[in-house]
Amino acid sequence: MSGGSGRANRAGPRRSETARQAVLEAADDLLLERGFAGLTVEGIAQRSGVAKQTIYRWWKSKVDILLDTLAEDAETALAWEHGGGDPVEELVAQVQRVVHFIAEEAAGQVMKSLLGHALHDPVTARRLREGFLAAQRERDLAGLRHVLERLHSAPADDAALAALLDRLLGPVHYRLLVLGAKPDAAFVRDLVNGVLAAAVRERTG
Amino acid sequence: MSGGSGRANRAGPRRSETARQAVLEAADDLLLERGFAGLTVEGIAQRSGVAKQTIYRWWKSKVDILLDTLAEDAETALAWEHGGGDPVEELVAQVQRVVHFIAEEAAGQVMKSLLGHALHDPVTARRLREGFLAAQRERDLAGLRHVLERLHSAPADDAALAALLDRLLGPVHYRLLVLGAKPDAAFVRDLVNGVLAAAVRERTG
Amino acid sequence: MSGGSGRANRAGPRRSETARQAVLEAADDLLLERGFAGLTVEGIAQRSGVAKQTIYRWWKSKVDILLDTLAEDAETALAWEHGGGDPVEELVAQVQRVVHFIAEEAAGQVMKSLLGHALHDPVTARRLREGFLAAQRERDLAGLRHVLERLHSAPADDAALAALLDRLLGPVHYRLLVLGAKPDAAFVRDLVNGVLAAAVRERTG
Amino acid sequence: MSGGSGRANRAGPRRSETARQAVLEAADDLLLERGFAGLTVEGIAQRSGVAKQTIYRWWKSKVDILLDTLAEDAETALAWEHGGGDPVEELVAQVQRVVHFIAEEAAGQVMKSLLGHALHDPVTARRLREGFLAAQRERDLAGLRHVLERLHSAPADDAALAALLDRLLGPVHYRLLVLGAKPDAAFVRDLVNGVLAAAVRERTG
DNA sequence: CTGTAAGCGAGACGGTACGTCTAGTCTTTTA
DNA sequence: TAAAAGACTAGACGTACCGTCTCGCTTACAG
Repeated sequence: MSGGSGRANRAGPRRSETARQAVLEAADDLLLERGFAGLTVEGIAQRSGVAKQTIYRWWKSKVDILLDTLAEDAETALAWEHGGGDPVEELVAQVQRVVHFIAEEAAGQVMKSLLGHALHDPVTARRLREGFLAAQRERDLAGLRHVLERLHSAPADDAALAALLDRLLGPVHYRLLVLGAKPDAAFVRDLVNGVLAAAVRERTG
Repeated sequence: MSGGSGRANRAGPRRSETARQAVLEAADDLLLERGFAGLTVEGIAQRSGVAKQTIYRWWKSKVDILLDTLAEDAETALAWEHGGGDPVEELVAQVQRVVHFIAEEAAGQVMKSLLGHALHDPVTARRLREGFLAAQRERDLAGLRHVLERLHSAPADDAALAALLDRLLGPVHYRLLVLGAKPDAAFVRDLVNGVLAAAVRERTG
Repeated sequence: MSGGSGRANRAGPRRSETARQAVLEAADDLLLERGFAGLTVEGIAQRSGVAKQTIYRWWKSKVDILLDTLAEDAETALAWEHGGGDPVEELVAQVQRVVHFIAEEAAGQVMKSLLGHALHDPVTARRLREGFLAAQRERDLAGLRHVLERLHSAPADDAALAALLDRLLGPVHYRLLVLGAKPDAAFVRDLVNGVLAAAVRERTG
Repeated sequence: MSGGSGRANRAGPRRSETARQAVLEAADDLLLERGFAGLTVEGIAQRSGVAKQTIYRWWKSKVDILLDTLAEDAETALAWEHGGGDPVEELVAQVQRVVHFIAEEAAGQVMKSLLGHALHDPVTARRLREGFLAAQRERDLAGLRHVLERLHSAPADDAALAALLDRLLGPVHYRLLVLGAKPDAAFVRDLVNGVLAAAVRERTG
């Protein structure tokens, strides 16, 4: 029992963390340099100095690699910050953070590529949604509930909370992903105010 | 105009409409059968009986073909219907129409594929947005303005109108395209009511 | 007749003779430079400037290519020359020609490689034997019969003629292919004289 | 010398005879099952349960392994048997033994594979000839001399004896290895009689 | 009877070539 | 002269083995 699960304690070399990192970084770089179509396993192998066979040993496809880089990079970038100040300002800041993440950050480009591929391939869609997106949605729901509680406006049921979240995140995603335009600060501020006002009114009568 | 510019009146056979239709249909079929990755120019040529060279003569890529099928199929599917009844119901119906189009119709699948590819490729993004999406946005803005006027709530400036449109369409697109879930009727109804209430209040209050 | 067989008269480009020649020459060169194991389809493609896909369109494997180069190069190298002089000398010359072909000529190296591969792979063995080797054996049997007829010693049945041929060619092939030594002129002369003497004696005595 | 050089008396375990046997047997089996190309070090390792590293510690390549199996199996299979009876019959029996060995026995398949590889690779050729083939040739020359002495026809010099041996073995090897046909009993009998007659005549007449 | 110097099974690693696929371009014949 | 047929170069795909390496375990001689 002392050894643990047995399989993990087998003899022989372990997975090379160096190679793993090199692959993730090469994939990230190549995605930004050449775009999704120009991102190839061949290219990742060359850039990273990791053999193709090794890449295929640990990842099924280039999309699988991108899912890993996203998991590695995006968790913290979209974390809520509850500073104890004005809850409304906190909410504005969080939505702004989402806009900035998608529009400007490297990991945002990874997410956009994965969202795009999810629209092509149901398997990718499932993996992305059950992995990163589900986790992020949990964080978002919890964050939003915390804000609303401080405003004494938390809705009773989860569905209403989720609907509120979608009214906040939907418009900015729509602009960013469909219309291809970055929402400006005023758009975000008005959006948050409008949604919160409606939420408060619905709760209070 | 009937005389043509010379190039149209040149010798030899004109572009084969038969071939054009065959290509568009084959592309549509293959997209539904095999998905975006399984859609190849090679496959379209085989299925349609049109030679590859002929396809490349008239279209730059498979994406170019899909843009054509979308232009052909989607224009009417998303048209606003102003029946003269309750403007709010009209708006609900229009948003429902968008949901149904994206989630259920074949042309909606084409649009999803193109939106997905637009997230990978800036050129596609530009062509899609300057073409189909810009035209549809015009129709949507006009339709929304018409509804709001009947409610005496039309905003003064275009930016506010556009923001309102995004608050209506954003959440359903977010659910459909990002979360991969089809919004139900209650979600749409609540959304429209909420957004309209806010709009009315901002105008009047 | 004017229509032809239909398939032959189809539209489109024909097989590129340039590419075919380039492949055969590259294969020949690389076999001599790098040996059989170092001969790769990849390498032939690079050296010849012909795309891999084109090579695989016309040949199944590198062995298939070598069979083609052998057919192209070896037919004449092993042809019998009946000059009308001394039949015994003619026979000696022919056996010497075989020795020289295998030991010195480029096409001989191709044949050695194919014989080697035939010992590994029954399919290659069958193709080599039913193709080049069967044709060459026909030529050899006819040549030998012609020589023996001039010596009034042609055996009655084909089996005896074939046995005689094997007694002439067997020892030199054994030395060349198994022992890896080139038989010298004396060995060949003594061999031919010995075999012919036995043949004459069997017929006359 | 008896004390050993120190290296032999070092600490640690000795070479595992179990592993050695398992490798040789696995190689033999796989050669027969899958042919030379299908024989891989990877496969031998799996089949034998011996780690690849251990194989490479003791053998340079799969060919090296086959050379070992040949040495182990073939020495006795081609031994001459001098029973004291008719020397001619003895010679016929020995040639028949060679035919049977190459055409039917497992070790004969190993030898054919090695001969085939020797035609591809000079290093293999050298090792095969300086090892197994040289030893066997010694045995063959001695055996043949013994037979001829009993017939009072032993040639004076080694070259003539070697030439005689090649005239006996050459034709059957030619049929077996080049033409891919097994010589029948009559062919062998006639061959031996013919060659011996010539030898006797050359010595006496 | 303990340390230490292997041998061993397991398997990850960087490579090379495989044979297949599709992209786009180019060439030939038919209508 | 457009369209079909399809050969061509180019290059990525995912797989199979190569030969090398590292790991943790197990001998078995040496001090």
